[in-house]
Amino acid sequence: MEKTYNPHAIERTWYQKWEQNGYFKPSGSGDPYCIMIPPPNVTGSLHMGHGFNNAIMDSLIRYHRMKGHNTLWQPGCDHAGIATQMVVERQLGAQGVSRHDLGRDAFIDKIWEWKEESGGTITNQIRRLGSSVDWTRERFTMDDGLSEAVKEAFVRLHQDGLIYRGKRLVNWDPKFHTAISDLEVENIDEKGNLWHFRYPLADGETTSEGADHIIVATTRPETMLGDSAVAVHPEDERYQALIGKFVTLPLVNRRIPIVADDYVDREFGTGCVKITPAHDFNDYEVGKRHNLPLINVLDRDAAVLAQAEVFNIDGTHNSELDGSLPQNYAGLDRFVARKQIVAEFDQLGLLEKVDDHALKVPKGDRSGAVIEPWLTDQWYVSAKELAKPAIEAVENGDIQFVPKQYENMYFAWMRDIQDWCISRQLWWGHRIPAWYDDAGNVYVGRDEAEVRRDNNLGDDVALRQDDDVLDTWFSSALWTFSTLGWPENTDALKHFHSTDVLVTGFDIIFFWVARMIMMTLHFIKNDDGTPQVPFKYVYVHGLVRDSHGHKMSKSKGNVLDPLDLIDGIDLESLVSKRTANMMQPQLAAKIEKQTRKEFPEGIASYGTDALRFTFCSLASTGRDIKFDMGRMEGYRNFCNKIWNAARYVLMNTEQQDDNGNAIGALDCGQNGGELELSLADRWIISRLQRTEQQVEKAMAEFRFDLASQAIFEFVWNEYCDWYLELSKPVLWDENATEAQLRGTRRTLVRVLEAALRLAHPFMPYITEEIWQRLAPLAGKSGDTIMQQAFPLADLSKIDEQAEADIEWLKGTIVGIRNIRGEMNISPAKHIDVLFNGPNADDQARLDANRQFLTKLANLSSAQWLEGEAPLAATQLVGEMEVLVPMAGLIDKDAELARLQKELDKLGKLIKQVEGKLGNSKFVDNAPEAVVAKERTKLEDAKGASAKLQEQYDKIAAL
RNA sequence: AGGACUAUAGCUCAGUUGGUUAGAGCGCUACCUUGACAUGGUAGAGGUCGGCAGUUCGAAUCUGCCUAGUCCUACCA
Repeated sequence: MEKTYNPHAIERTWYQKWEQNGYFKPSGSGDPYCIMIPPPNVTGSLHMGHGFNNAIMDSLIRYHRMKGHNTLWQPGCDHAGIATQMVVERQLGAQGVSRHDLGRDAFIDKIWEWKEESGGTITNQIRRLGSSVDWTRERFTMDDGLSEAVKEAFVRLHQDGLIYRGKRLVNWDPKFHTAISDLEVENIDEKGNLWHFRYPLADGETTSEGADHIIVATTRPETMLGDSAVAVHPEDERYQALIGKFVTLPLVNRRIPIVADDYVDREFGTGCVKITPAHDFNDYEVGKRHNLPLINVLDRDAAVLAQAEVFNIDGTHNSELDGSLPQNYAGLDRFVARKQIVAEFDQLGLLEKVDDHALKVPKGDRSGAVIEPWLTDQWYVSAKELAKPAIEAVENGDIQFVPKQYENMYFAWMRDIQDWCISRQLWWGHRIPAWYDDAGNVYVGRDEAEVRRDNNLGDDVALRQDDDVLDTWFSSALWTFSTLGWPENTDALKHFHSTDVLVTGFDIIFFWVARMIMMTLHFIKNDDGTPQVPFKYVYVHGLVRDSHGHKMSKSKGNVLDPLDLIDGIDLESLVSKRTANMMQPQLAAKIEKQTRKEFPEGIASYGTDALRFTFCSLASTGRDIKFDMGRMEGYRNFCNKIWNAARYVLMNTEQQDDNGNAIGALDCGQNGGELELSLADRWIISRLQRTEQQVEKAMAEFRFDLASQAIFEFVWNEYCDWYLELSKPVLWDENATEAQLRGTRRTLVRVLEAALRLAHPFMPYITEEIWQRLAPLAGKSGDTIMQQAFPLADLSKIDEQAEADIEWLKGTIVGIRNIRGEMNISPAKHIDVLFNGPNADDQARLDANRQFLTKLANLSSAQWLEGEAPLAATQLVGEMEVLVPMAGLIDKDAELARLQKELDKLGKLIKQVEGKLGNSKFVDNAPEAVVAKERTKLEDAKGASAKLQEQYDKIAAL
């Protein structure tokens, strides 16, 4: 083995071997365990969120695979409607071509081309992470099977009355010319104005104060063209007399009523609100209550129409009301029209005042365009009914969120769920399976032939398919079962559904998780007809942020690419990567400076295992993770530690030629033979069992941080720091018996082999690499560590006595090292140490462990004190004194200072415990065991203090 | 406006049902190339657990209020 761990050298080949040998496929035996990958955008590329997400899922999958489950990790990609269409449109745009130039079919062909070209990027990147997904089952939300599932789901929901079409207000994106759902709208804080307009009262009415007008306030002046009423609060005394009267809408000269509605806040503004049902969601609701007409004044680009479209509140055309609009606004963009309208009000003396006003502006999460509430025909899923069982499934624990607090978020949203607008005016996506005839009738079916058959439509009837496509999330909502072959009742569906756990970020709980739950409960039933949940657990992880806690974003220039952390990247490449293709090129200089400061040497190559282990160690529940390069460096070092521990073990258990190549195994007890286990052997075996217990518990609780920490501590602090050192006195003892050597070699090999299996789900590559060499020595056979059994704690191997003995030994050695360190005695110097104490156990332990002690504390002798104690530096281990004679070694003042430090510490402790025990309330109320513990603590501390004081006095008297 | 979460060593984080002398890694100090490892070893320094009250014999841990930060939902035209 190389002297230093080099992730590149070992990570290169394993993945390919694993994949080619089919190790990622379900084994076909054992209980099913299934995870569906959250499908990344097909044209996307890997980011830290994927890295984190995959580290967790692969840990779970590998863990369960090793535990003998029939594991399926289902991969696939999402077609990501808007996002993908945008990318391709932008590419075409660069060549001066629009999608309309190409036409629908040609444009879709272009997208497929782009998908073929770039679709492999993300999947290959996922391979680099070591994710053991079953690529033979890879699916795409637009492939034939999933498209069938989408059609089937749509048709059935329509049959069940849960999908309907209607003319309603939707969130309209005037840039992309499509409707989007509520969830795709982001409300951004902005500074705006509140314009106060005078609306003249009609019919010579006056207010109670004698004014001939009332004042309305608005943030959106341009919509006044579509006002169909003014509302006041029903109990507002100021306007009682005016309710039912009319105002004349300026500019338009439309006569509109004053209505009373308790939506109005009397305290805000003047207490009068203009009502524009066709351009505001709240006004739309008011309109419904008062049967107001909907007056649409904007076109699809959000420019003003020449003539308003007037509808009744039920969406039918209203031919009574005159939709004439002032012609000087026709064709003006909404924001241009706004300025002009304000100016015209001002000219007419109708602008009361303009206030500054903070408001939330709705913007499309993809386009960034200001969203316009707009009246269109769209398809909806009625969500209320679907939500009911989805709420119950979480309430009754069929689905559990980890951490649990996300259930509240889920409930809050589900209990107030709005119908889901699923139609999109895009080209890339699943086309809505609905057809129209010339008379405007709508037919829903799986295809045109079915529609004709079911509705007795002859060939003479022209049918036209709906141009719209479905929201991407509609197909994602079917992901857990469509990927398993639904609507066919496949074996895979029967076996792997419900899946076990969904691993995802909180940001898509509503977009995806909630909708999956609703759809799955509706469509997938057990044999007895009861609904199946899509997954039993939802593990919700936090966002990966930069080391300062900031969200990673291109515009901030703080994005880390997981592959750069794995492979490393030089500074210049990193800088150019971070400043390339910027939306705001003016930020480039700042980003460059910041990058050069943070990574003056670029980024070193840390390897996949270190990256994954870092993610796991940071994955405590319920918080975002700040990605800390320091932690990752520490875990890269941990890999190196494992690497070198393995080198040591192999060196001592293999016969090697001069180049360090194995030429045969030493006797590690794999073929039987007499064995003698040392204290250290029994101890490390015992500690291994406890570590296995900890990992088991942590995995059951999704505590990847605790699992990885337990492994880290065992391997580094126990196996490497102590056990390997304790093995040396045995292995290098010329008098050691074959049985002793065999026992220690066997323990070295077997404990490490088990630790590798324990760590494999978290660091797959290095564990496989080492395991291949170690396994034969440990008496294990098999092609890959992936398919070995996960280590299970054997409680009979827990050895309390050995643990206590080693604690004593460690305490003694640390005590001597402490004296060395504080007294500046060279570590190279062999010293004589004496032991003294009343306890026969101590003496027995000394005799039994003299060999260990001498080696690890670098002693020339270790003797039990006989006769008078010489002047010595002293450490206490329990009741035993460890004496390092001072002659020629110890500085008097230094030793006094050292003792004083100890005495101070003990004094503080004694005072504290005495206080406790002096409090009768404590003694009377606390459990007996707690009191007894305190008493022992006090006695021990007092005893120790007295001994040290005695020692202090003795030295001070010199 | 409602709700959630977070606040522990200079930094990144653990701390299980209240009872520890409050821990780890990085960083820092001193010493050390001893036959796995300087991506290392040994020994240290460093915290009144955001603040204030309360419950309790006992609070980092439970309750309330406050402060700071992050986020979600809904929004007043």
